[in-house]
Amino acid sequence: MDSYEPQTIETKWQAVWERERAFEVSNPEPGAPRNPRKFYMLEMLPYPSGELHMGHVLNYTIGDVVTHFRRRHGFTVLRPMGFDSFGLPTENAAIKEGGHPREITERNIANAGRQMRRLGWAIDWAREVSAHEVEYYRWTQWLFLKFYEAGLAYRKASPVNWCPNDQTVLANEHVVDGRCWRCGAVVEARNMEQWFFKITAYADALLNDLETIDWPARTKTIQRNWIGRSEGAEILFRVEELDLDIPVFTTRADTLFGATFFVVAPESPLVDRLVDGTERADEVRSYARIAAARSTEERETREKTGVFTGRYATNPVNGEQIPIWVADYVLMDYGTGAIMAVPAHDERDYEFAQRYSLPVRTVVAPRDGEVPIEGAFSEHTDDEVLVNSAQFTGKPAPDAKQAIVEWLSEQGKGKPAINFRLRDWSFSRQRYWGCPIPILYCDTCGVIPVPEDQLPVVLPDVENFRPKGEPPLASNQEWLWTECPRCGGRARREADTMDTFVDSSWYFLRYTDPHNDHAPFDREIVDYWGPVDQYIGGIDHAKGHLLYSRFFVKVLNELDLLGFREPFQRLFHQGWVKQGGAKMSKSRGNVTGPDVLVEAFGADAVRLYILFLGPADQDMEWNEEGAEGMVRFVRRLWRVALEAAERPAVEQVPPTDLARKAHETIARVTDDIGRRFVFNTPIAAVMELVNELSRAPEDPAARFAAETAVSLIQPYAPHVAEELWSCLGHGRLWEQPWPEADESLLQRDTIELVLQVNGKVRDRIQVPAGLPEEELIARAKASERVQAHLNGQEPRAFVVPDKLVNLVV
RNA sequence: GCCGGGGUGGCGGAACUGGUCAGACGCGCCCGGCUUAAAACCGGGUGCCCCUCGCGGGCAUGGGGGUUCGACUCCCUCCCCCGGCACCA
Repeated sequence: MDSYEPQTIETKWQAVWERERAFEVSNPEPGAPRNPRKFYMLEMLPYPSGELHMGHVLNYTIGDVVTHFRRRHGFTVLRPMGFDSFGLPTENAAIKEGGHPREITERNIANAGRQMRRLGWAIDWAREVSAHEVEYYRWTQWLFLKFYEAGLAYRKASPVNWCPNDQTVLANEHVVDGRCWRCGAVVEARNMEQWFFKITAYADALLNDLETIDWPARTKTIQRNWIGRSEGAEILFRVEELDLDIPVFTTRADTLFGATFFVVAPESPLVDRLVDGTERADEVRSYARIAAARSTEERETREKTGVFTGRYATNPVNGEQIPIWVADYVLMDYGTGAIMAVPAHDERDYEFAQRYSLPVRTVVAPRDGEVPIEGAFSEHTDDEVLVNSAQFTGKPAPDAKQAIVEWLSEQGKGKPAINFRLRDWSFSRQRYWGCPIPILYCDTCGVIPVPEDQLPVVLPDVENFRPKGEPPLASNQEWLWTECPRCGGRARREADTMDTFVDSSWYFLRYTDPHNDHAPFDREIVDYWGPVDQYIGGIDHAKGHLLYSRFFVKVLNELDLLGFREPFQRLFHQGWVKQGGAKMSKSRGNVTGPDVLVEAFGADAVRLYILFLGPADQDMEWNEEGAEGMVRFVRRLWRVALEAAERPAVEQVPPTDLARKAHETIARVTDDIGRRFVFNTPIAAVMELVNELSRAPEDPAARFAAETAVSLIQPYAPHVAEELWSCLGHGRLWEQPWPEADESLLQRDTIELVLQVNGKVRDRIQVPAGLPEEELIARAKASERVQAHLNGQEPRAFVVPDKLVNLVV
């Protein structure tokens, strides 16, 4: 008997799969009917950072199990792979170590591909795409143009995080405690022209359509909170001297009579208008400038500050003149950038009023006449009524909310309104390694999109990737200046590149038709495969990638480029693989790569082990100790299967205990993977079967048990399973139908009945299955051990048929 | 502060809709076999406590309380750990 040599059989079968293109699927012929057995399996694409880590191994092994499981259930499974290959880390590596980002990227992709093949994942490699390839990003640019034409991509000045040392804009997540994550310089707030996608236009659709997709509740909650829809009203406050109506958004119109002052955000253009020409102008402007320049980080932590403008606004409900302040606790980018302040019923307004000695007036109080405590804020206004509120006094708060808005609405001073916290997506980056934005600036014609037939705008080479006050692309003068397609004059190219999240917002669509060179994808083909049936990836993308992709698909749907409205029908988040309590990542330097493990244990054992470590959706601590145990299991399977292969095959599998165990295992594994979507317990189930088989090698059902174990473990350990399957005299296990449990064998003739007295187990007896309750009770009472605890009393009985009888005295 | 996830043996974890003395499966550890020896492999044991050592009794799923014939599972309350969000009017 040959011993188990993982390297040999893994190389062997990987070569077979590659030669036979075992996991490639073809696209439908034009006009082909929809395939109800299609299954689009996708895991989030990796960033090619050099080496895969165990988090990747977990992610793609789960996907691989699902892929095999579905394939063997008769589904046509599309399971592609690609690389999110633009982005800052590679650019930084190029700056630090020299070399071109493209070279580094392609080297890393080659290495990741090698590692993926070595793990034996069932990937359709014919569809591989990478974001940095011209054939890919020309279509990213094409899609940008479609968004631009539809008015969904636009340019505007906006405050950004600016690192004065690195001379670049930083994303919020790269600002740590107000400093640049890379160089530690204090980040400044700057106002710069940026490109935005109008994702806010889809806020309602993004919110409502969450109902239509099968996603984890917590992910939906994150998106709901991020979109942040709130219903309220827009109310006009008039500044009589300036003939100016300032709108404010509020969710508490019921507290309008309690507004004692008014606040405008420091960045608001209103500041200038309010103080222009007044004696306070200098003071207010200088406060506003300093406050606006402070980072968000700083503004959140420091105490609220503000300054009085000298102006007053009229409260529309009572004509009262209330002072207008400029204060840093009001945000420009939420609502209208101005608020009515009701210190009695809003904690922030209260804090501010305390600090600047502004009046506090209670207008909502508990129904029972109890006096509200100043400075205590209750969200439960349902039982409260209005006080000090003219004709609305005495009205329940929720009714008053509506009544006041209606009343103001009649006078043209207010209306119901809905506000979102979601902001438009800023996607321009002042970096080199990204997709160029196909836009030109012409002195005479203005902003001109690059005509479709001039795509792609190829990413040019530059001398230095490090930004020097302007984006790196601007340093290549030859590239930068071109001809205006409209007037033929000189035009300057947009030198910013796109955020990599743009690339990853549509990659799953490109996979369906990856070699199309006249469109990003064919409508019929994308509709055949799409949407993704099962998506797997980290929850860290909940409000980034997972929201952006939904937005993209909705827009593309409305542009008639595809026929569905959601990209990912079902979503699963794998947990983090941690090391030393921290998430594995290259920047932390705590990465364990698969190479050494595959070398030591074989790909099959590594795949089994990462899934056996714990529930796939929970974080797990990486620990190499137990990996040896998986090798032990595979060796044991190897031994017992080869032993069973020596035994003659039988027509009819005899219904022995072992055969029954095999069928039970089929049922468990199928239910666990198919319905429960859990991946650790099926391995334990097959281990039990193998253990039982090794204890009964002479059992007439031994061969059947071995075949069952091999067949069930195939999605996890495809190489050894394939090898053993052929030793058992069969071929191509990866194409075999998934085994089915024989229901009749699952029924036991006799069952073990548990007998409890007062909820404590006192005996267990063998009884025929399917006995009526009275009979079970009678048998329970007949038990000597039970009688010993009954003390001759007549018990009440609770029966779980075929399982348990509980006698209570 | 708010929201979410979690707390089960020395360790990772099982127990799926409350129902077979909770602890499957694996790691580790202990004992034994094989061996000159070790590794590998094979067999057995392994929650805690008490004991008249019996296929005996009791206690155990972060703490406390409750519902139920019966609770790891449901409810209340408290403690701890891990994430995410955080002046959103």
